Parts: sequence; C-alpha cells; structure tokens
Amino acid sequence: MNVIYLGTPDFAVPPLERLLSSNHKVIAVISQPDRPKGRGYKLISPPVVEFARKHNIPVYQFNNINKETQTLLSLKPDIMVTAAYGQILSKDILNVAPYGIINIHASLLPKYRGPAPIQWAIIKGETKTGVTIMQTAQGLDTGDIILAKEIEIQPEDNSVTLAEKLSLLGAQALIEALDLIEKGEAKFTPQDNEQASYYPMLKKEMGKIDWTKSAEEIDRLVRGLYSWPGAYSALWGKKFKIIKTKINPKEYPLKPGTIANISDIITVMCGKNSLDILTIQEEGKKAMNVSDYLRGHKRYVGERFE
RNA sequence: CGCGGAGUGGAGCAGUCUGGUAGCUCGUCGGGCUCAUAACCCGAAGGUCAGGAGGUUCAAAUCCCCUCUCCGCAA
Repeated sequence: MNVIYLGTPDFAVPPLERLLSSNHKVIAVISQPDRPKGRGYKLISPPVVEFARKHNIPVYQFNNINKETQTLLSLKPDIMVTAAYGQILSKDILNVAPYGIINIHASLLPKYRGPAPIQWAIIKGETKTGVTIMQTAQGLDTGDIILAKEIEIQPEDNSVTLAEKLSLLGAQALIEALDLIEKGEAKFTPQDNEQASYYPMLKKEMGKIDWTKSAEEIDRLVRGLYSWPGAYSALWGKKFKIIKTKINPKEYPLKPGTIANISDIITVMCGKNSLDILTIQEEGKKAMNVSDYLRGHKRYVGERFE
C-alpha cells in the first residue's frame, strides 16, 4: 500500500525505517515544522525529518495539517500512519485515504491515553505496558483497536530505554497491522471506555522531588521523567538533576530529604525507605557518577535537599 | 546575536578577582604493614593549564582579543 507517514520524535523513526523495508511504500513523510531549539535558538528539524531526508522521502512540515486536505489528496495515499505526530487531525483529514488512518500508541489502550503514555506507565508503577495499533478517530486515542503487543517494564527501565523497546515493538506491530488491512483480515475492536484512563502532557514542575514520598515513588519519578523533563532537587544552593537512583530499604531517624549516608553514593531519607543516588547532574555540569562528584566536593551527612 | 555556567595530569575539583612556571581528593605503578583487604604507611610516574608560533607584561592557568567544545536555563 502507498503510505503517508506522520511522525515527529525519535520514537517515530524505527517504525518508519521498518516500513521502508516492507512491502509497503512510503510516498511522503509529514512532520512538525522545524522549531527554534537549544542554546542560541537554532532551528532544529525533527528526527523523523532528518531520517526521511537521508532516505530521499518527500517531506512536508505543515503549520496546520488541517488546511492541507487538498495536498494530501493529491498524493493519493491508500492509508496514512501516525506515530507521535503532534497535531490533532480534523475529520476531513481522517477521510483522505481510502483505508483511513492508523496510529501507533505506546500503551495498552484503553489505558494511558494521552501524549506521554510511556512516562506515565513508569511513574504509576506498571509492571507491563505495550503498543497498540488503532484507528485514528476523533477524540484522543479513542479509535478502534487493530492489535496490541505487550512488554514487561523492567525495574531499571527509564523512559528512554522503554521508549526504545516500544518503538521497535511498534514497528513490528505496524507492519503486521498494515498487512492485515491490505488482506482485508483486520478486525477492529472498540475500546472499553470503562477501563480507559487519560494522562496529560508532562510538565517541568512535575520533576521537583517531594522527599516525603516513598523511595519507590521517587525512584519511579526519576525513571519516568528521564531524560525529559527530569527529576530534580536543590541542595547547596544549586539545582541538581537526579539521573539514576536505587531504592534502599534502610530507614534512618532523619527528616525526609536529609542525607543519611555518603560513600560512593549518596543515600537520602525519604518518606518511606531511603534512596541511593547513583548519578547526578549539577546545573551547568555534565551528568556524572556520584562517586566522581564527591571527589571534588566535600559533602556531609545531615545536609538536606529542599 | 535569548540568559548563564564550564574546559587545569586517568576521574572529580581548587588556583583566576589581588599575574611570579601548578595544588587537593581519588585512581595508577612500586614498596611496606597485615592472616587478609576497597584499610593504613612510604615513594613514583603522569599536566604544551581547550586552541590561537594573538595582545599586554621582566613574567600569564591567571588580564585583553578571537576560535572551538561541553552543559544548565529558556523555548
């Protein structure tokens, strides 16, 4: 089938790559416009755009896709695929291709609808998640399900590692779904709205660690928010990103947020249990092992994170 | 020109304001102590102080100029 692929971030690259080596043909890639990013506000192209250019696929970066119905029609797609595209599609767009639009969603729908399902699944302490290939319908992540694939969330998984896995899983699922649709064997199962849950976009403020919470919760926050926006806390007048932590079952008679032990790691008392900080990043500095950090900084037990 | 921090032996830092050829914690190597050790003691190696056969100066890691790289904020 002739496919128009709509996607933007890293997550959307592997499925596109997989499509290129499939029986289906990618006739165009649509992505968000280049945005000023990083220091100096340089204009940066989305990862999917970089990839598409490298493979000489025509790229479109519409400011508002909903005004481009005619452009899309002229491309004559059989079907369109979305993967973290970033724009809400109007009804007109949904009807451009004969086979409609299908979406790769990084959760087991109907759970974890919304724009950050991977991160939320970790934060909420799920032990498994997955990808769902579903029809893109009006309404956020509410379309009929074609197929889904499960994966376990490992205790050391963070959003980056899990996204990589889900992206590859999604690539595989996408091809299977397209093949089914082409053969007319795809089944479309409506979502059970009773079971549905929706989680919003991540915000920076979410990363501020509340040390009165349990070590388990904080550890999940650290893993879920890595690498953006990241969990953080302040100490010694500086802001520190907490990159990697490990739950420590020890309890100390100290207020939450207090440093209870320093060796190669820094152990901080939490609301319940304590947390070993393994990797840290001081503002303006690179991320480093706490053991390295401690070589150049005299830090003491009893000091307290804010 | 968005704001800001930083580039010093293998690692993390100090020294820069108040110029005078480099220091700390650790690592590495050798030796000692020890039943033994990541502990302790003694010793050693290792640095064109990001780069510019730049500027100022008797003298620059330190002051001035230019370039490169990394990072935090912001978006």
